[in-house]
Amino acid sequence: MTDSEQPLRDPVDPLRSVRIGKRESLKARGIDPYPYSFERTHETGQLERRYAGLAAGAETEDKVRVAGRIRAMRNSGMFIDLHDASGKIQVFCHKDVLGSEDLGIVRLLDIGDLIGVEGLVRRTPRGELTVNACQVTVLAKALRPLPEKYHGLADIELRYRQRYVDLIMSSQSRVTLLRRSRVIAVMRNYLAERGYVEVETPMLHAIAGGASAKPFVTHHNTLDIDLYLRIAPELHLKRLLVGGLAEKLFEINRCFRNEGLSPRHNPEFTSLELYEAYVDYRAMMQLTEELVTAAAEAVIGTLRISYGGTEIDLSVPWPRRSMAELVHDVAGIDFLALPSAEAAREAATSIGAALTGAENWGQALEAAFAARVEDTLIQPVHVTGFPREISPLAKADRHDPRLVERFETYIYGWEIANAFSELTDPEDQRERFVAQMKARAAGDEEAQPLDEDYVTALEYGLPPCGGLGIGIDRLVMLLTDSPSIRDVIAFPTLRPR
RNA sequence: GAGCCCGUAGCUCAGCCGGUAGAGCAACUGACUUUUAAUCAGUAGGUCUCGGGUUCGAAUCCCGACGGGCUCACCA
Repeated sequence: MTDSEQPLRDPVDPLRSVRIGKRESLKARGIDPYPYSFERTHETGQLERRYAGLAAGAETEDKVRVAGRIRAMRNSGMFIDLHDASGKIQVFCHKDVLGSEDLGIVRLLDIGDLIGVEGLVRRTPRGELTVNACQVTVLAKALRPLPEKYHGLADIELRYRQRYVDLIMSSQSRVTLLRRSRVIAVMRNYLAERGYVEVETPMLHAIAGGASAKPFVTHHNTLDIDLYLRIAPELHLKRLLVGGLAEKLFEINRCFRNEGLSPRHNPEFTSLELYEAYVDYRAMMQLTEELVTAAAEAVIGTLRISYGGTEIDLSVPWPRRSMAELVHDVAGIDFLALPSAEAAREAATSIGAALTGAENWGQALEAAFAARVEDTLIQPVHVTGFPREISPLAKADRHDPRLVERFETYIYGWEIANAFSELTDPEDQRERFVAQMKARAAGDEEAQPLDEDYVTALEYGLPPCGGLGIGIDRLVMLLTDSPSIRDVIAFPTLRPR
């Protein structure tokens, strides 16, 4: 970026001008403030470990080259705190060791600059591991000052808008996003080791199916058609199962939903979706437990986690309770004994659910569950016995035609996983879609559209299978004790400024 | 989309029953050469988010806009 590119925001930023002046001084000395590379011998974390036993006051003859960002300078630059991704080390710039030319460079350094240092390792009498610099190389001259060193960047908005600054200042932010990376890696490895094949399916859909949600619309110019950003990969993944690409497959990727933002909702979010032939939803319960506990053990090292001060025990197996049973426990009403939609609506209303009056039996049960039960499911539980009406892609419960073989796993009152014995009967599937279309025509914006090609795929034969979706962002929130989903997404959606 | 709260120096924050803006860090000048949020002396830095209004006078009171946070609704 040149100086003239931001005249509107920073006509004359004196702090920036001073740094630009220093950059010019470096250039005048024949020094490139933005060089191409720096050969380093160690990361600072390696040095911390290697010299953990070095006594205070001890010196070595070990010459090392480290690189990182200046986070603090004391005694007019004689002491520099240098941070890299693995940790930090102190750099000592003394006139007796550093040549006068490099000493001149040190005078042109600022907090925030990236530098490389060569020197001998020692531990100061006060116990600080230090590189006695004999050479200092500018690796990137910073033109903007870092936030105040003690409090860091406290402005929540700025932390999300300028995540690069937040990450420089906040080890908590670094840990959170690194844990996110680790959670995904652990799940991916866990599945790969067990023969699950990772695939990619389209983000751009002509029909936004596979879930009940409002999609983003975009436009393809050459085809001159509107396309939807996918709300779920489900229907494409099952097409791959029909094709026999693999009998166990998954995708970890983004979904997009054009709905409200909140501390638990970002318009784009990451989910794991997985399908496995020849098993039913019970296998998905076990797999959910295995994946979540593997992730927790990898990033926390224990199954006893704390979220916002609440202790959660992830020890398996997790209880399995039906939706109707849970509602009965809390509110004393047995929805399975209610004969009609009207009776179910009355019952749901009587226990505090807000209804429009158009709900069918299943929607009324779901509303009652959402109103009275969800928030109480703090410890992990698989909620089973979902109504057929709200589950158009799940196979009927083999014992009760009003229900389907579906469960959602709840932790801390949040839906963490959603899984079914997948509906494989094309005729049944078509009927479910038709029912959804009717609901859509009646004003239900989120009822799922009919996907003819998906039904056609089923007519070629989808093996009996279990399907599972796990919301990665919320799981990472739980495993990082993050109060907002924006904390676990590097660049959350914000209104442009 | 609705309600409540927030927006003051690059950053973190004071000031807010109206009288024209302050500290710490960062920066600059100097001192100091084994410091640890280094210290000491001095200097500079502000369209108090923006636009209206009330008033002799507005960072402060009122209205609106913009951005953000939380809660609710929708949803995962």
